[in-house]
Amino acid sequence: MLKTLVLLLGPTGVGKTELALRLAERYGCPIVSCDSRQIFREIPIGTAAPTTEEQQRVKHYFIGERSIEEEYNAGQYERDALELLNNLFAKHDVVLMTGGSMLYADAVCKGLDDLPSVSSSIRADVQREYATKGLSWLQSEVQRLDPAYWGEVDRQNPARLAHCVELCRVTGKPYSALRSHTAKERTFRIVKVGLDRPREELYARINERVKQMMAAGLLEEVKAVYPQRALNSLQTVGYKELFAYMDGQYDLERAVELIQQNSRHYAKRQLTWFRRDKEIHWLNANDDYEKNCNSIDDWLRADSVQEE
RNA sequence: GGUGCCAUAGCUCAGUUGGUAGAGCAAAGGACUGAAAAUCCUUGUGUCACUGGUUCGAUUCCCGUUGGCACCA
Repeated sequence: MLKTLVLLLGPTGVGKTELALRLAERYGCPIVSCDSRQIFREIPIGTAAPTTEEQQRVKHYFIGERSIEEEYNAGQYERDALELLNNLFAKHDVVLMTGGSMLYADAVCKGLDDLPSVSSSIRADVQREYATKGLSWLQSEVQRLDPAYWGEVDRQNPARLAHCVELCRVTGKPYSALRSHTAKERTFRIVKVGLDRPREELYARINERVKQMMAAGLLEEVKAVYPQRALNSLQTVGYKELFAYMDGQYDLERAVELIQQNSRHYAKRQLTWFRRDKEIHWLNANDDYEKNCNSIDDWLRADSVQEE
């Protein structure tokens, strides 16, 4: 039988965790997390990671498995997830994956191109030159090293330009030549399910959840990792704002407002990404559970007929 | 009760020496291949509180009404 990955996507705060638990229990399968921040064990509160109780209900993977000190990224996740899925499909016909990290989900579904890793010294060199010479330096470097990429890149975006320069330096080739723009084949089929709800409601839930995180001790969690604040894993909503509060940039009330706002912005970006993906079947979080289960069952059947 | 000030975008406000208006924030839309909870791009029509007057023309000046704030009783 063809193995199936059910991928439950949706913006932060929409209610993925609870629905995923019920679906996993229904299918008798574990949950594979697709979340670039819940994978770190030091920051469970601010990332709304599944609780110990929830993890006792259903076996979870990629929750709290890494330290914030470890380098982790979408390419590593693709390799880890494919290996795990290969093992899980030996025992399960259906496996549930859930999370909101768009690029991580795409890495699993379509694959990323095989790029070399960038050493921290090269990254630091590029950052230092950018810091002293500014955006125009990055722009002229990309023009010089990779004219093709210059023609398509977002030229105001230092992160993209810097990444291109890094890879050109590592490989000695234009970054764009390393990009294939073709999706990789997978040995399992993928049924994408998106969970959404009215915007106003989503934002109200996000705002409320931030308050709950504060009540649950988010500030203490942030204080504990303050010394490591420069790590990429801590460039995260909830942490960067409270670091700034600790530095005296604004008061606690303002920090909480900013966490709420940045979470809303994040949710909006997720929705923009998901909207473009026409493979996603959408569910309304307000519909009752039985109805949503029936919809998913229909999609599982329809997609399997299509495959044959 | 009296006097003064204020009423413009979801919010805070600017402005039009009378020719129907613009910033910041919020918000919305978009991009996205190893930092992705990251990093970027685009978007400002609103009975200028309401009624009447002056005027070719009023959001702008004047009368009144309503609401808010301050001071005096």
